[in-house]
Amino acid sequence: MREEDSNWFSRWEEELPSPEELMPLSQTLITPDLALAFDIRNPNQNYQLPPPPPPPVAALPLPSPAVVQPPMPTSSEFASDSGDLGSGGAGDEPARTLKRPRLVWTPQLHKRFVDAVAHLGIKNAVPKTIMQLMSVDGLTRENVASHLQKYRLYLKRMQGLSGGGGGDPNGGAGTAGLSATADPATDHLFASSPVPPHFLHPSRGNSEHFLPFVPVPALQRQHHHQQQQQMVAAAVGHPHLQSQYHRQLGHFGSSSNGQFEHAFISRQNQQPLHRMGGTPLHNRVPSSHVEDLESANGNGGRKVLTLFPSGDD
DNA sequence: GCAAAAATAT
DNA sequence: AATATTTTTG
Repeated sequence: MREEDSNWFSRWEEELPSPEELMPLSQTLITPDLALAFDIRNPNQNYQLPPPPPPPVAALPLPSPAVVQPPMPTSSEFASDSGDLGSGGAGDEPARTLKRPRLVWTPQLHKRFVDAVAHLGIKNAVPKTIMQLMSVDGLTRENVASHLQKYRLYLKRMQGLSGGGGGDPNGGAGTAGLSATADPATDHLFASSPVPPHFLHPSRGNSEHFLPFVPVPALQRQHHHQQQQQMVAAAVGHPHLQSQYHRQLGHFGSSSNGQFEHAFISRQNQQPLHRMGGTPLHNRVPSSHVEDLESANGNGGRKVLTLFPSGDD
């Protein structure tokens, strides 16, 4: 491997979550309604997809804060279309025919995506695998596939204007800011996440070799104690979505204490139960740093993504 | 009406 | 699974 490789590899090592850090792997993507619709149990019983497959992939212990969209189909009184429910009103029937709301790829989610791809290597970086590695519940293979498509396009473009056969185009494809790679108008999302060098120059067949080990898959909360779900209004600034999300947040966070009583599903260790010897499971939640649910709102702050402070990156 | 993002179809 | 096309959203 080249120096660049080892270099970025080192970075990865640093970025590796310490046992205490990698606890918050729980990503919550689907809304309780959806969960119900899909007949998904509580995290306690945590079980949904009986994985028969042989995917040797385990949940990637990304240090990123648990954070995902609160996609909301159409709940409660928001029934604008689907002219039924004339009787009973807010009949939030656990319709299995529920179509998923639009998934929004937040920088955090994308980061996770990139990390997953990076660790998988171009070879294994296929939608299915990526999806499994990300282990973001609610995330579908199609979601990943679609995003992967765009991501590949993005990479291609990068290669194109990075100097073709160039050696080292740009050490870091820009870090959450502006980079020399392309104008900021390129892709807001993609530009926010560091692109592993390997992607830009897969010159030699050396695109596999990372983490020989896939550490602890993460743990679930210790108890049913009232824990605040870490949710984020990622849809800030989106007139349309905002309303939906707002009502959702309002719905969930309606509790006086501001805590969500709904237990979100987590597909953390839904993987084939591989007995991991005496793997010591850290059952202590780090220090659930809660992010603000509101970032920019109401006022003229149509600034999008004032997203939670990404501890990493 | 256009552009970007995500979904969906092939 | 990859790519093309369509739909949705900003």
